[in-house]
Amino acid sequence: MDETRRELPPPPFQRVPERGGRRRRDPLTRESIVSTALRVLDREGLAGFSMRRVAEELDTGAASLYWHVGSKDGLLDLIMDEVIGEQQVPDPEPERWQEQIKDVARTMRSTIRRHRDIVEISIGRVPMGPNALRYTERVVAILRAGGVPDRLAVQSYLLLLSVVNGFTMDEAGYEAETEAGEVPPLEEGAEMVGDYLGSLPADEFPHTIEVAAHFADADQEGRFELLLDLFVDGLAKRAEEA
Amino acid sequence: MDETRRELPPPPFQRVPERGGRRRRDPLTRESIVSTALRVLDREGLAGFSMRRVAEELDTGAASLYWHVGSKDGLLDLIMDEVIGEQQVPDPEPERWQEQIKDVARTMRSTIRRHRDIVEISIGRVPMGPNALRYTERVVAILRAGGVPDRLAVQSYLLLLSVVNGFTMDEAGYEAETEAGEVPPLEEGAEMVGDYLGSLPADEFPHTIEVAAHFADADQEGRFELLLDLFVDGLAKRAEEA
DNA sequence: TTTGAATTCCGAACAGTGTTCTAGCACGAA
DNA sequence: TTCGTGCTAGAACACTGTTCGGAATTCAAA
Repeated sequence: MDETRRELPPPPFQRVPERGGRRRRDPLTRESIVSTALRVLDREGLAGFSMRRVAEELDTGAASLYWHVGSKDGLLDLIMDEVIGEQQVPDPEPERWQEQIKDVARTMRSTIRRHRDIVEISIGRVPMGPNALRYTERVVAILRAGGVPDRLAVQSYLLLLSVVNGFTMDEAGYEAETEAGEVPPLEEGAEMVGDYLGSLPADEFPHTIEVAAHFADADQEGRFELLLDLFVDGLAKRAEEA
Repeated sequence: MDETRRELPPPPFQRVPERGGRRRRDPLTRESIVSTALRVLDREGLAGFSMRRVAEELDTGAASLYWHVGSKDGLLDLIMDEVIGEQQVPDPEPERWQEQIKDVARTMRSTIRRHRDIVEISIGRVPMGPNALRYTERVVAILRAGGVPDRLAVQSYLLLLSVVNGFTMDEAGYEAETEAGEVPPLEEGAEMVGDYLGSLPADEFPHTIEVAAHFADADQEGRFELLLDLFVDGLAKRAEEA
């Protein structure tokens, strides 16, 4: 596991091909592997994602990938950074920092949702690739521009990552309930949940039954915005106090 | 995958042994399988967790487990519910509801940390086992007793689950950086992270460098309490307004 | 008591996995 | 030409989740 992560000499990061080799018309590169791997992951899901499957897509054998990415785990690290790199973080506008932070979170959520199963991959990983670093830099810039003290800025940045990740993770869970091909997401499953909760024995679950209807209409959007409000409002208040 | 979940007639949940069978001196039961499986999981981690490994621990073959738990996925569902069942939720004391909710979250965090890799397992799963239902009932009871309106109670309950899960997930990540046997957790890894961030090129990462020290002393405890404060304060405010 | 069905157990096999080993190819430099 | 380095891959290893079919055990009815 995870030899790549250890091998990477910190900043340069890329293994530059130097002199010749048994070339193919379309030689393998780290980049081409990562981007096809991400494509495979999005199409087949994490369960269907294997080194052989990725290799097949590149018309080669699984063994060839190992020279470039070290291990499956290393490849997943790279995929992670690639996905982080998709997110654009705006330049700081100090008087709008609260809305900007919310936008950062919204972008993060939609990016995660665009790449199914990416949340699973992010789990044991501390993202430290070049894109992750740039991302950190720009988000911290917004917080500091808004007057959030350094320590609180770091704490809340880390918190924001966890919290949005956690939210989207659960969301992905509800959606995964319906199998791959089907589309009718979220609503139907949630309704069944509500019905089920409503049918519980009344003596043991009085509260659950009374609020079952609210479990039924799982207003994810509203819940996410509630989270952002709680987070940013509280943060702004604490930033002022300091 | 996941036949068990579909097969389970909702409430009864348990497959009761009825008439005879090829018994062993210590017959397999769903309970015994789940509890040894949880033990194996805690000891070996999710990567080392396999049906064969669990079966071995029970002096049997992997195939035998399938009659009781349907699939590996089904077994993981059961493990999930078992872990939820470990958590005690106090009876509502309306005037202390905010502190009670924080305690619920703290208990949740420590339970997750006691069972390594449980967070990974929770990911695509909507917990609906008997213990999960009881848990929901009692937490919702506290919120309603505190005067939180029904809809907001449900939203914030779901949010609380996601958010604590997410927080602990990241935490687990940092700890997993150091390999199984070693103990020196958290602090050392975080220090290296801080050093690394401090050594970045100054022109591209001005903010990151200036706050690198705060990344270094990863005050998880403080960050978790910050999260709880943000969450409960904001919730209380919104509950009052309504 | 014998029979028959229901239930529980499990060895063997299948298709698939991540990874390593090894041999080989192709090119630039000596 | 020869050499070494960078790169490509086939084959094999140990492992995975799961299914199959049969064997063992028990209880209810005959």
